[in-house]
Amino acid sequence: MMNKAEKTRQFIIEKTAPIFNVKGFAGTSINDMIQATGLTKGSIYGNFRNKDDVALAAFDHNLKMVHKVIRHEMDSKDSVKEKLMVYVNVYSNFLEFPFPDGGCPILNTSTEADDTHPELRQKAADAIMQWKSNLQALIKKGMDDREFHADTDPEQMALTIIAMIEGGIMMAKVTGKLNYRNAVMKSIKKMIDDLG
Amino acid sequence: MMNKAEKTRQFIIEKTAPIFNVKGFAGTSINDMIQATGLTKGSIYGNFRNKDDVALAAFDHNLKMVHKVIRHEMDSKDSVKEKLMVYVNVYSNFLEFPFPDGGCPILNTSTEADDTHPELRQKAADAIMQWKSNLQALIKKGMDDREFHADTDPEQMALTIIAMIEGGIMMAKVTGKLNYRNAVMKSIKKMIDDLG
DNA sequence: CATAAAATATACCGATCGGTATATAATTTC
DNA sequence: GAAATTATATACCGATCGGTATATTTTATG
Repeated sequence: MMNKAEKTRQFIIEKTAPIFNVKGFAGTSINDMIQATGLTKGSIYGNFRNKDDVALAAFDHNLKMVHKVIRHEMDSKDSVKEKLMVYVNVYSNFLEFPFPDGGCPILNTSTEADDTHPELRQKAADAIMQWKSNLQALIKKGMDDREFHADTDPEQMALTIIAMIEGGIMMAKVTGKLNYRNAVMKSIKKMIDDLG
Repeated sequence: MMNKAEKTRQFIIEKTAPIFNVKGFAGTSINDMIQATGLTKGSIYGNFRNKDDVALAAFDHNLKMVHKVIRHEMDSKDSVKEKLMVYVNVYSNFLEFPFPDGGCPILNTSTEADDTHPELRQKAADAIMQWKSNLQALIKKGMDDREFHADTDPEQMALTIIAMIEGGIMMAKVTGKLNYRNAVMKSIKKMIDDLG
C-alpha cells in the first residue's frame, strides 16, 4: 500500500507524463509541472532528484500505458497473425484506446532524445529493441506453428512492421491526414496476411 | 549578387540549421546561434524577426539540402524503379551524402512541432505531402510505362515507402544499430522490386 | 572623401529557467 | 496527545531565456 509520498510521486508522474509527451523534454518546464499538478517545487523536488528524473519516470509511465493497451488487446487473440494485427489495430485507432496525449512516446522520445539526452535515448532504444524482440518472437512462433512461410526473416519483418507503424503515425499526426496512416496500416495488414 | 546583409543572413542560416536539426526548436537558444556564428544578437535580430523566423529558415535550408542530394542522385537514373531506389540508397547511406547533422529534418521537425509549433508543423507537413506527391507521380508513371503492375495503388505505395524510410531512420538512430535501418531498407527494395 | 544609411555590437530588460534553503504543514510514531 | 519526522510551500538564487534600445562600426552613395 502506498504512503503519502508514493501517492504524490505517482500523481506527479501521471500529470506530467502527457506534457512531456506533447511538448518534449526541452519544451517542458518545472512551471508546466506545477500548473498541471497544483503542487509546488518543494513537492516535486521532494519526490524527484531533478527534472531529468521526472522525465524518465514520465516516459516509463507513457510506455506502460501503451503496453497495457497492447497486452489487453492481445489477451483475447489466439493466432499469431491476430496478435500481430493487434499492433496495427491499436496504432490505427489510438483515439479509441487510452493512449498518451501526444501520441507514441517511443517515436516522440526517440526523435528528440537521440542527439540530446543519453538517458532518455537509452530508454527509448530499449523500448524499441524490446518491441522488436517481442514481434520477432511472435513471428518465429508463427513459423514454428506453420502459420507462416518458412522463408520469412523474423527480425527483418519485425523491424519493417515497427518502421511502418511509427512512420505512419508520424505522417498522419503532422499532416492531420488520417488516411495517410490508414494507407500504411493497410500495407502492414497485407504484409502480415502474406506471411501465411 | 548578394549584399552584405543577405550574405550574413545566409551565413546565419547555414550555421544554425544543423543546431536546430540536432537540438530541436525548444532546445536551441539564441546563445547557441551566437556561439555557432560568432555574431551577436544585433546581427541576428537585424536579419530575422525573431527565433521562429530563424527556425523556419533553418528548416527550409535543411530540407533544401536533402532535396539537392536526392535530385543529384536522381539525375543519372532512367527507369522509374531506379529513381525510387535513389530514396532507399540515399537514406540508407546518408553519411555518404551531405545530409544535415541530426538526420532527417522532416522526421525531427514533424515529431517536435506536431503539437507545439503550428508554422513548423505546417512546413513539415507540406514537405511530407510534397514527397508523397513526388513518389506517387513516379509510381504512376511507372504504371503508365508498363514498368509496374496495373493493380498498384500509387498513393498507398508512396506513403508506405516514406513510412518505412522514416521509421527505419528513427530506429537506427536511437538504437545505434545500423542493421535495423538496413533491414527496413531491404524490405523497401523488395517491395519496389515486386512492383514489376 | 564626406555624409547618410545600413548592419552589427553592446547594454539592458523583464520573465522564466532549474534548483536550493528554510519555514510551515501534515503525517507518523510512541 | 505530544513530539519527532516527513512532506510540501514559500522565498530566494544565479543563470539563461527571447527580445529591445541605443551606440558603434561598416558599407553605400553622391
